[in-house]
Amino acid sequence: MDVTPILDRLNDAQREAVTAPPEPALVIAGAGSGKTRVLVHRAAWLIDVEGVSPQSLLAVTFTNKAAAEMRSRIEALLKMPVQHLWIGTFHGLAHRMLRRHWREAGLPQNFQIIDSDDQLRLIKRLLKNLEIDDSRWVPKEIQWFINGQKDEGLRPSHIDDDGDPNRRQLIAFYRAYEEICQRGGLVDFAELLLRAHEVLRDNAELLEHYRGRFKHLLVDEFQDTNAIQYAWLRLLAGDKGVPFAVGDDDQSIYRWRGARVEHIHRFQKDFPGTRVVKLEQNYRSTATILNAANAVIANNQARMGKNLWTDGAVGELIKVYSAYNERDEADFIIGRLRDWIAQGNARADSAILYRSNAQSRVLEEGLINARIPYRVYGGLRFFERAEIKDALAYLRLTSNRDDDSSFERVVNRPTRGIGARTVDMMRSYARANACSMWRAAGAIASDELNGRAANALKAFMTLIERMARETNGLELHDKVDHVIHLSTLVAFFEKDKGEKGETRIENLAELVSAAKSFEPDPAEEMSALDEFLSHAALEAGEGQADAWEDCVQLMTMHSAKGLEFPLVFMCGMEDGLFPHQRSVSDANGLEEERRLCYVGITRAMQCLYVTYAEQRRLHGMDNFSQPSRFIAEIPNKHIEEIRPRVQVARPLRPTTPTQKRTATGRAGSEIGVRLGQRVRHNKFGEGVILNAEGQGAHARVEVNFEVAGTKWLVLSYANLDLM
DNA sequence: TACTATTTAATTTTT
DNA sequence: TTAAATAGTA
Repeated sequence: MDVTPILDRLNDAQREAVTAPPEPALVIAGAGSGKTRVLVHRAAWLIDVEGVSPQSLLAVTFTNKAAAEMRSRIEALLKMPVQHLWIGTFHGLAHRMLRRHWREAGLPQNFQIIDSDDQLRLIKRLLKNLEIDDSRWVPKEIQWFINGQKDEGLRPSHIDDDGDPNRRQLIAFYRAYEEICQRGGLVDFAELLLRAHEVLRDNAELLEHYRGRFKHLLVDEFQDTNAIQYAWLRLLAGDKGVPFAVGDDDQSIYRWRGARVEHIHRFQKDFPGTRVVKLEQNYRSTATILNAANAVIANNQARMGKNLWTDGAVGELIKVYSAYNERDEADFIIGRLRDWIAQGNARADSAILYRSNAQSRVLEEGLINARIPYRVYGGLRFFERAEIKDALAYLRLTSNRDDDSSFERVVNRPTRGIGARTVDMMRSYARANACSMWRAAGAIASDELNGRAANALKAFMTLIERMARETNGLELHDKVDHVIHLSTLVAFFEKDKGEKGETRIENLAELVSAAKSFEPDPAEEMSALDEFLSHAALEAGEGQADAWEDCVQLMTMHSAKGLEFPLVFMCGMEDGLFPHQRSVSDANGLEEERRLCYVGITRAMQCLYVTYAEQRRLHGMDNFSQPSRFIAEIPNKHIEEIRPRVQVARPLRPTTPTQKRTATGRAGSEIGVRLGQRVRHNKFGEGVILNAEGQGAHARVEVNFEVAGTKWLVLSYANLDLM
């Protein structure tokens, strides 16, 4: 067997991992060290060289994108499509199992998946229903609690209230929520994992079947697994399965949603004799960038320990810019982007990274002014749009009348005279009789309600029945089209003024074409419609349609994980913003922020800019802030301070460790005001800086105001806005 | 029921 | 500041 194509161009560590004997293995793969590569080559190695059947391989990722990439790369390597190879997200694979074993899982065959938005609505409704003082209970917190418990694998009966009435109430909410879901055949994201775990745990035959089938378990981003995902893996592996986990403890940034890096340590205990391979050679960044990243992450205590290196170039120094305020920061970044583009580089090769989404605003304004195309990551995705979810809710009702989540969503949308009163009556009937809203509606419409409301409700029910009847037997996309037509949603959105309504109608049309191009899996037992609906929930689709214009990429550091760009700006590098105020109080939180910083730095391939603002408007208030402590953790020798042409030391800065560095030539405390800089003053209006002098509290600038003429102002009192 | 005023809170996000 | 949720009004 010629193994050249599979082992070719792998370094020693990668090769060791790929060709490891069939025993548990843990690959600690640093940023840019070829993590996906190892995973893909391992799969190809097993299939092509070890003669393992693709059937007995299971590959798990966290995102659909990663799963799709892995499949296509494996197929490219093997030069053939791999059927019967299970590659998917934890949720996708769990869903697959539950569809196959819905009976054992205690679910109706046509169960539906609800997303977090549906889940939140359901909880809000539950609160209203239980007639509980909702000022004391924030739906989001209840959602957080429920998901947190599920992530840990806990059912209400497993949880102890510790004598805490608060907690007892939360558990009661959890229990009530579960009842509604069970009645409506609704499964939330965490429930997919939990049930998939339970169905294996409680069915010896099933477990045996899957253990027999999946010999090799390949796991991507292992540091991001939560308790239930890990438990599921362990269960599947048994003591004969061969888990092959790839991850990076230094890139664990999702603790707050249940991910536990500790699984990396646990893995070695649970699977004695685990082979640990570290991938430390980096193929992405310059030595300067790597050394900076290494130095920052070295400040964390809880680490496996690893040091990235490259045999590539040293590269440019990391540029640190201290901006006067957030607008100056944006201006600076835009200036650099202009240079970058002028040098013939692609805009898409540059990225601006920030800690929180709100920071994108100023940057976007600047980019719009400068006419530089950009794309902001995150935000609403296709299947999450309100109009799409409305249409899907109708479709879901045609499949399952008892889906309360969908029922409540569209019962009065478009408005059809079924108001809050009527809905309340249905709710209490449903609660009293432990039945779905649909059945409650039927019961109420025939006796309790007065004529008008009863008719409206009956009309709604007739509509749904009609949808189901008339679309029966139609092709999926015709079904979708017809249901949208009957729902009169289009007419409803036409009333929306402006472009909004138009976009919504376009999106509904887009939904029909999405259904047209959807290819149901013939192996699945469920109907094409149910499959389409599950797909919509599990893969929310792209955020922006025209993703492929060449544009500057704006995103949070979290969403940048896994990506790389030749030019990277990390902005808003201020204590309080990054590390975020809410994380600095405990060591765990701070370490996670530092890992996030590590992720940010290691996104950069050639050139990295780090910027911060001395003054930033947050929540409508001007705040002074210190440069992020993470900047101080980058050794000086890797940094080049970028200073404005004329410097004026700024007052109002308490002495801090950062400031001490100023004496040794490391700035951080000076702020720049350029001559010729346009500024705005509260009273005097707009003007241009002519002159500057003085240090510290005495720093003054001469400004020629358009209306008020030339004035000398003390910087610390004038509160000038740079423009 | 829809529109408008007022209050409130303000990381990070995939499935 | 601003966006979203709630309360109050036409």
